[in-house]
Amino acid sequence: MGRPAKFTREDILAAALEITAESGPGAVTMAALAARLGAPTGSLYHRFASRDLLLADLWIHGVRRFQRGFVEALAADDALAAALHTPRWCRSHPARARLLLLHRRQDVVADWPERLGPEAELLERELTDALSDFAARHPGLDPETLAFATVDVPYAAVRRHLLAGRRPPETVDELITTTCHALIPPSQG
Amino acid sequence: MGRPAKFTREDILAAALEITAESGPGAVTMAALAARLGAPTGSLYHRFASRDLLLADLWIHGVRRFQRGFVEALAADDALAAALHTPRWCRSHPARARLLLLHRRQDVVADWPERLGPEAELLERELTDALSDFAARHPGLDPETLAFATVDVPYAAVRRHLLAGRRPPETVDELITTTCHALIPPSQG
DNA sequence: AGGATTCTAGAATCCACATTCTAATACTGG
DNA sequence: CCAGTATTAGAATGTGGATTCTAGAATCCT
Repeated sequence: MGRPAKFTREDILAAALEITAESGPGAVTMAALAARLGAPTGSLYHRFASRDLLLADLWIHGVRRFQRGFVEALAADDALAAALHTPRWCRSHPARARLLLLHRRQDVVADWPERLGPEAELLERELTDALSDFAARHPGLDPETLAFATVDVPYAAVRRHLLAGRRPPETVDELITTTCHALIPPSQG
Repeated sequence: MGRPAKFTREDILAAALEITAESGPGAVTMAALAARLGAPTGSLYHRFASRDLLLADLWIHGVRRFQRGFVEALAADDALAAALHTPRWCRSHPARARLLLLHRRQDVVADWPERLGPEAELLERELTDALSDFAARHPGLDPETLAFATVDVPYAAVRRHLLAGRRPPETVDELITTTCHALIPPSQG
């Protein structure tokens, strides 16, 4: 059934991720992408209807992978593990981490494709649900504090290292742990 | 001497800041800026040699103002005040805060003008010096921990609110305070 | 082999923006 | 009033980059 493909969706997304890691998502022009793959631009459009759709796909894949471990840790009632998931994931997936944590969605995907709206909402709800479920199980715990301790603080701890292109050192885990313990009384987390 | 100016540098920078606050720095096109001011694009170029120079100016002004209070607090040996400077400044300068905290310099100014290189370095050194001087005065305090507590954590605390276009609520001050105390033993801060 | 189908190729088109250019204006000092 | 100058005015130019279009190639099925 048809000529064999030289460039799969995965190839293209992988190349886009590489370029992003090196020079930021703004550098992912269709021409640059084609050049890196040795492909004509036409082939890119054969797989992805538009640049936005391509980058949106890349974004969603990343969020899905990143979020899974976080949500599981919270479901297992381990807030500290959830908080430490961020630095650990940054170490195991440096390129993806740079994409997700150093840029806002809107800065990567100019306008989010309608088609993927529900997908994005689903992921977002998955996250907020995990947080509010956890909070519901721990009556003394303010949801805002929980989000701060498990999401915002780890993000902050890791950010300056990602910016510098470094892998976050082990010391950030200690900083996060100390902060978590201070914010979430052990009886609750 | 010469025709009176209708559009000063300050007018232009103010308009740029407005547009940024509403739609992000990417929306600050020379055309959009001209439209908002009711000016011809020629007048913009009469004041600023290029778009990058204009945005770089906006950025530097913002950093200078923001950083002053922070550095002063550290010089006064008050790490908590330094940490709380961020949420407070976000409340008093919401538009500027959005510009500085929601975007990286490189995302605002495509390539930083040579002319302003020294200026930027000066500001950066001012910040790192303030931090290392403080750390030097408190032998038990790890510089990395200090930066985390006074820079990264406040940034993280404020970020989700800036993203939502809200003014950071007072509760973030409490979160920051708790975290600071946990990270910096009171004997040192 | 012939037709259908799925891709590769890459040139051509289009558009948004930064930047430049040429005139026209409104002041000042003499 | 005239020359000089800083500035407004806005049209014209140029470029980077997304998208589209037209061909040509490689495979499968019958």
